[in-house]
Amino acid sequence: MINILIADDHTMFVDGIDSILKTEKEIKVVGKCYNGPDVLSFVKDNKVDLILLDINLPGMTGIEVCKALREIKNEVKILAISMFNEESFVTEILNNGAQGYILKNTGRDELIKAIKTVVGGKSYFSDDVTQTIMKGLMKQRRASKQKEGFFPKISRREKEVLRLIIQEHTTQEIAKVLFISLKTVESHRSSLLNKMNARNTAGLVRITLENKLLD
Amino acid sequence: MINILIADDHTMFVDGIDSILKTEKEIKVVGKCYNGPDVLSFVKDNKVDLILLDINLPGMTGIEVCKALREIKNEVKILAISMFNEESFVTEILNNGAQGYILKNTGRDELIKAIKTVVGGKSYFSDDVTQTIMKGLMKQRRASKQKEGFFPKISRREKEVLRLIIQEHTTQEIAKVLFISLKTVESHRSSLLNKMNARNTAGLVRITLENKLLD
DNA sequence: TACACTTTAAGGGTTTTCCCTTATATAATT
DNA sequence: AATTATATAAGGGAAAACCCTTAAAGTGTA
Repeated sequence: MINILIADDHTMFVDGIDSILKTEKEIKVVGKCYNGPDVLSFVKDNKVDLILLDINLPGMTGIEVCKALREIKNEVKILAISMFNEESFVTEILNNGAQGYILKNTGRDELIKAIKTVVGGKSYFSDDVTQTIMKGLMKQRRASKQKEGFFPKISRREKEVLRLIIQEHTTQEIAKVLFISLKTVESHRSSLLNKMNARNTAGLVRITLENKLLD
Repeated sequence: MINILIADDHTMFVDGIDSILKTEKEIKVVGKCYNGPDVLSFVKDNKVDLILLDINLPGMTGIEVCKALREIKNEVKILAISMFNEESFVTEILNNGAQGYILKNTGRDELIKAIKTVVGGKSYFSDDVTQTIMKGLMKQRRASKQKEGFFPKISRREKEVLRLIIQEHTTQEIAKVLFISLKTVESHRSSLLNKMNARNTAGLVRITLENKLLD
């Protein structure tokens, strides 16, 4: 038997889901909440396997509820429900421990499939949501690719020096590690500053990390 | 009519797909390749809408083929096929411009659906693959969360100073911008070094960026 | 109110970084 | 063979960063 808590501020929607789930004998709706804080207190006092959580709750958003739940009761599964197939919402709530994300236009059969999948320990996402996430993933990849493009050729030795700088070593230490003169290291540093258009060590480190020049 | 090129080194598999696709009248298999270089030269000389690309080609892997294709003919869609539901493979090939990824145990109907979806400009992934990617995504998130967790409270003012340091400003400049004494800025810098366990500016910048302390 | 933290500031000193120029030997590329 | 890039190195000086100590005023919280 799967114990479910429905959390949404639209009563009709809550009741709609409730009646849908009534037809499934393995599923039992043990509670209904219409705002964030109620969810938290309900979960503290009752056995709940899964929460159908609207991400647009008033006062305390679903995302905040999710975050809080992770701290007080990590084992309860969360299936996020939303009107919006918005990448930022999806990533945000996945980020905070939700196992699934479905849209409000999801049909009866899919809703039940989603619940069972999540309770079974897997993740579930509506097809549309998957599409959205993937698009976001690839966009991200493309973006990071573009940034990579416009950067300078740093020689082998310079990379070694740069790596050591980022590891917080001073010029003196670098010279010792690489068995070269302090002045040589300074010369490499200077070339690095030039090539990377940095004003100082801070810039060197920032530009290197932001553009992943050492991977 | 969708023109398809099949690229896989296992002849029987290629022929199997070929016979499956023969039954679909909107799809036409225009070529079969058994290694990477052949794919590239075939695409140069023929009109191909989609390539069913095995990622484990001999010599030149599917991933390399994918990368090369992006440069010579960006418009051709790629649907990756593999025996393995391995996260690294999936992310790698998505990274290099594939629009979909299905497993070799995919059935006839799903294969055709995948082809049509990708040709239609969307992405397609087998359910198992989706599962894998999501797991990877969340693992990644958890990992970066852990790192975030163990870090220090930096005061408002210190954050301002830190931000300016990362923007390559010197102590003097920071003092002027914030209308405070140079000595005060030095004092903040010193506190930052202490709190963040950094030896110098390089460490300050690295730790800040790696742990996203300024977002 | 008292305690803790933050923000401000200073003096004085050491170490490190940065800038400029110059220079040689060794690849790599054209 | 000639040019370009790389790795090495040095001198000398200016600027910046770092260290240690001390301290007062302001903020927030128990």
